[in-house]
Amino acid sequence: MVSDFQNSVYSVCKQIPPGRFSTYGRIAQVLNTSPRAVGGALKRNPYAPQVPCHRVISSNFSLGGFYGEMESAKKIEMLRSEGIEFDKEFRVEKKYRDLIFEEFKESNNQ
DNA sequence: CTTTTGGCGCTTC
DNA sequence: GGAAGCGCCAAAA
Repeated sequence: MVSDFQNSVYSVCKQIPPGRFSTYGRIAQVLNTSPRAVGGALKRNPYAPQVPCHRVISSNFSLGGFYGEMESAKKIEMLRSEGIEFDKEFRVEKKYRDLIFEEFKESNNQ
């Protein structure tokens, strides 16, 4: 079962192009909701490749709580193949932090 | 830099 | 209907 709320979250998430990333809080701001609700929706993401939930991280540039440590390494690998590199603290490297995607179109939703 | 605190929208029980 | 728990966050200490 996919709720309308989930679809709206996925709709925003799909706007993130390769090589860019965003945060739960920023998406929550776009949808006028809370970060936890966004995390909850992305966790149950049934459209794995289409909706790039791996490009959504936490606001402090770390990964968030999604999988185990082993699986989170896989996320880092994915994002690295798109051009974003992480450091040993599982955080986005400083020089890539400007690549955060902010240009969301709200006309898609609402 | 770290930890605590309070609040948030949504899903699940 | 109510209550508890999340892939969180910002501010304060």
